Amino acid sequence: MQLRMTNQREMILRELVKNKQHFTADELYDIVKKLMPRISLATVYRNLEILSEAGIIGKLEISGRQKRFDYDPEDHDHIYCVVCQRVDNLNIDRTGDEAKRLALVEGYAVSGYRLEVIGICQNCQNKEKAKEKKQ
Amino acid sequence: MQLRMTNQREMILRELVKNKQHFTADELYDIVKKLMPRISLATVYRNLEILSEAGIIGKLEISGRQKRFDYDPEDHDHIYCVVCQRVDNLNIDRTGDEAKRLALVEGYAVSGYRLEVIGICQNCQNKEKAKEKKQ
DNA sequence: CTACAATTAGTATTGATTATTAATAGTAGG
DNA sequence: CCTACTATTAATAATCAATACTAATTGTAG
Ligand SMILES: [Mn+2]
Ligand SMILES: [Mn+2]
Ligand SMILES: [Zn+2]
Ligand SMILES: [Zn+2]
Repeated sequence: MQLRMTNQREMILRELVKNKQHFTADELYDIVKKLMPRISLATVYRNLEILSEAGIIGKLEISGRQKRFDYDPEDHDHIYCVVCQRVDNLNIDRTGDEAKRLALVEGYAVSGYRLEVIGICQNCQNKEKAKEKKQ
Repeated sequence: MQLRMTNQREMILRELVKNKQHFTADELYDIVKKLMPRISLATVYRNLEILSEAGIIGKLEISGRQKRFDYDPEDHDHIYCVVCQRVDNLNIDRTGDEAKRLALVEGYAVSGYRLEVIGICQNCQNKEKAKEKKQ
């Protein structure tokens, strides 16, 4: 019942980990397709799902966006750019969770939380500044 | 250029505020349809979008879920039930934002954040307990 | 009134994701 | 090496929330 490491699965995992980015399924599909031209997009979706289910990678379901997959399966938070959709890790300590404590007041059994910080990345800030100068 | 309050728009807003819940567009459509049988689902979607754009209601884009709309447009956080999808408000102070401070380290210009606490609501906990007893 | 702009109902389309299916490949025994 | 079985795949169809389109209707300002 353990997962078999097929060529496709291995390739998908390797490229995700190697690039250390938070890819969407189709971004990763484009990368893997170059190395394995006959691979199907559905295979990428299926294996990303399986790998995240197995705890080998992480899945980021960012509000109102395409799903992204994370080379790091450990719990951590993210910041994302509203301009270019780039996603980066945040290293915020997750031990003293005020959120969890407060939630208990509502009668919920809390299992976790997700923190998404929203902003504009350095790159996009620079581009915007360059544009302003032109005007 | 200000927004016209059409019958449909007014009805959608009234029912959202009256029920004080975090409805999806189609949940609200079902409610409004009873009072206004000829209304179109697209009209509900369109007006919810317009109303949230105007800052009259809030929009909740919860990770990997259908969008929900909030009778309260003020910034606040939410907890949601993984079993029944119910969404409730959290009243966590949003003034001392460690998240924003840390994010600056990464070079981002931070505009806000979203905190989603995940758990099981009282109701669903009770149902699960009842089930366990039966076995 | 008249002309123009905004809105609507109804429907089609989009886009991400999941499901289906027939073909292929890996595996464990004999 | 065979055989039977299971997992996986490529390709494609289906799903589903959300948005776009379009012709008809309604509100508004002169
Ligand atoms: Mn990450
Ligand atoms: Mn709320
Ligand atoms: Zn950016
Ligand atoms: Zn519940």
